[in-house]
Amino acid sequence: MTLGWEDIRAEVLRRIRARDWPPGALIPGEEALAEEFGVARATVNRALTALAEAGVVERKKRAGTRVAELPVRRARLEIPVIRLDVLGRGLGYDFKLLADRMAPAPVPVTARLGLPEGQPMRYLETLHLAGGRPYVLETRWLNDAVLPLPAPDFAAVSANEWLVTHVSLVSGDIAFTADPASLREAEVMGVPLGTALLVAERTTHGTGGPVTWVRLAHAPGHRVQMVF
Amino acid sequence: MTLGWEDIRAEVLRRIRARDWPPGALIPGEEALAEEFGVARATVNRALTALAEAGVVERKKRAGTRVAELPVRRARLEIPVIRLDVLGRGLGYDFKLLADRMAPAPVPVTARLGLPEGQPMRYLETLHLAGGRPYVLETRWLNDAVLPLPAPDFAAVSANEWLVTHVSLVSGDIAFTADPASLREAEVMGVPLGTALLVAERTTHGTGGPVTWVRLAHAPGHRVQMVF
DNA sequence: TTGGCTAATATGTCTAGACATAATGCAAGT
DNA sequence: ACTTGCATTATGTCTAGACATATTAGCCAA
Repeated sequence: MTLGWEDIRAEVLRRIRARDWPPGALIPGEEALAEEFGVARATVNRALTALAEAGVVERKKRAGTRVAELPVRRARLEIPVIRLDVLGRGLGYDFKLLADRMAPAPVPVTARLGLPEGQPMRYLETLHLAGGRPYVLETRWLNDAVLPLPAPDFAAVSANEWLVTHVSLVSGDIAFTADPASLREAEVMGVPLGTALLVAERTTHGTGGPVTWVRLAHAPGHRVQMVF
Repeated sequence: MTLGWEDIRAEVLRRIRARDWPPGALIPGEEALAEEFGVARATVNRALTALAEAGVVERKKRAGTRVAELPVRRARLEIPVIRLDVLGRGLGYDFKLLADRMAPAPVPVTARLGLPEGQPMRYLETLHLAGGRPYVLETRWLNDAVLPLPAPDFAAVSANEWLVTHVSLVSGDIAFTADPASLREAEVMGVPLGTALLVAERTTHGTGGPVTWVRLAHAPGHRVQMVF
């Protein structure tokens, strides 16, 4: 039986877990491991590269591979298109466009996107419904300048979904907070003022520059689930 | 100038973005791309494998490589050790062990961990402080049976930190919710009852079986930040 | 028509060897 | 003492070729 890169990865991981190679320790070089396991160096490389991506080891040229001091655990979040998220829960999906106008963007928004203060942007407010009940209130500032033409009718296609398929996103960040429902949120979503809402705030940048800032206020009880 | 796998990845990505290869389309085989770019097939494979990991394409043997229908965006969360999280914010860290006792675990906990109902587990309640103020209230049920010996004194080392370095975690999940502060939370953290708190709930499994269930209630205003 | 076998094919992985690149540490010169 | 430069060395990447494996399409039989 011949060993594959996943076997090598598993065995190296086992030794790290077993503290044969404790945190901070330098592990043998690829050449040495290749000889020990009777495989080519490229195979060991594949295994160690995977472990490095997982954050278990840190690799530096010339310096070798060492066991990460604090094995930072990484979890992956798959950011869903809201429509599919809702359908995936077995509920009917619908949405209502509550606002669509040009307006000067507030300072926190322009600051995060790296745009000049007071820049006019497109403001969209969308209420996403699951099974006829409010699911997410989406508050979005959109940089019209970077959108490919023709721009769609956001009353017919949700911005959430159109952007994913039509703008090449380069980078972005997402932050979760727990906020009390604002007056507007309470009214639109039909919850008492001050209810604890899970809020996701996203900024995204595309090849053509900053694209959008969006705040998603989720209905009470919403869970954002991730695995690692 | 010779092309590397990152160049190949970038060019393939560009064509997908440019809709040369629209969502759902089959892209040319590795062999064909290798010839076009004048590189070895292994180099194209490296590039396409990376794109598949990023969720941009989907690959199946025999069926070929196709552009993902909805480019699911993935964000990565680095789950921090609370002490380092606090120190990283330039604040002093401390913690208080509020409870440490054996007790039958509640049903939701045993259910998530796959343990028998009413299983006695170790219950730990820890208040983490940042700059002397409550930062996170940690409520933990611990499966004593899978812990390596000697077990430490959790009044001296926080369970949060000790587990990371001493138990080999295999898998787990984490969920975020926004919950109103309970009576206990309000009292311990010094916030009004019902304040919106960002709550992280984690279960972790190790090689020896289920390890722990933990609920982290964060002080108001806490942000969990991720990039993609 | 349906079910299952078979051959074709694209990706997955491996080998052995080579060169590229980046960090390190030592040595030489200021 | 301090800096600069170079040799060393471990990882990063590439090539060319090979075999493994999963999946599909097509064919044949029940």
